[in-house]
Amino acid sequence: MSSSSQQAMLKQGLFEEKEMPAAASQMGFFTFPQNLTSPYPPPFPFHQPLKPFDHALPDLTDTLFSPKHRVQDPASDFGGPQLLSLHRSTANFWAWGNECLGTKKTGAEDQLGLSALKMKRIKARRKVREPRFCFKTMSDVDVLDDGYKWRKYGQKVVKNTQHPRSYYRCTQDDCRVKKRVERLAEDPRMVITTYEGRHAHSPSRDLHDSQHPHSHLNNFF
DNA sequence: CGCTTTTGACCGGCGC
DNA sequence: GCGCCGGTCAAAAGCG
Repeated sequence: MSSSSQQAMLKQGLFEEKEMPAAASQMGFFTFPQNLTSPYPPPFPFHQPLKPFDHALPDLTDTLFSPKHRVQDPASDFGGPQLLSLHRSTANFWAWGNECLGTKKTGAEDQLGLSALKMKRIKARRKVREPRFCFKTMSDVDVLDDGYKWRKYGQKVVKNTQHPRSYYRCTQDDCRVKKRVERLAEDPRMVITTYEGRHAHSPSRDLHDSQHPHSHLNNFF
């Protein structure tokens, strides 16, 4: 990626983490550039006031644009109300490919107990990776109000960090969007939010009283 | 009572 | 092959 498109990406303030199984734990970062309550039209309908970030923060540009992170070129894929193009195609499967997604049936499966079969399905599910992207904000609250309802399903202390990482799932039936929330080790004032997948429904909370006229786009996440 | 959160256990991927 | 580590499960506890 050229440096000019990197600059454009920084201005845009968005990036998509494409399929990177090997680098899954090394997420890039996105930083809100302004002190705004609602810095962007949807898909960022946050309602908590966002403070300006400290410019003495560590430079994460290298993390974001390292060769490991194939960042989408904003010049070609951004713009207009679409904001970001996320593809839900076979490209979202991990390198194992479709054949590992449970289509193969063996005789051994019949010998497995019910719980074993359940686990098998769970494992098959784990092979699927939805599009992901993350960003960071300065916020007192960990979970930013994005209009959707989330249920916490796990919390983990990540190595070399003093703050735990929380795992959330969308409460909507048949919606498997997940998000992770953690605080930046270098600056606990910063909240890193990572979304995985896309909502196939509208936000559960009515956003009409907000200042966002593009609520029809809120189903981005 | 139903939904959410907590938390220890478990699993798979990955590096050595 | 083994151990570490991140992600998820699921039972129990909490809460309105």
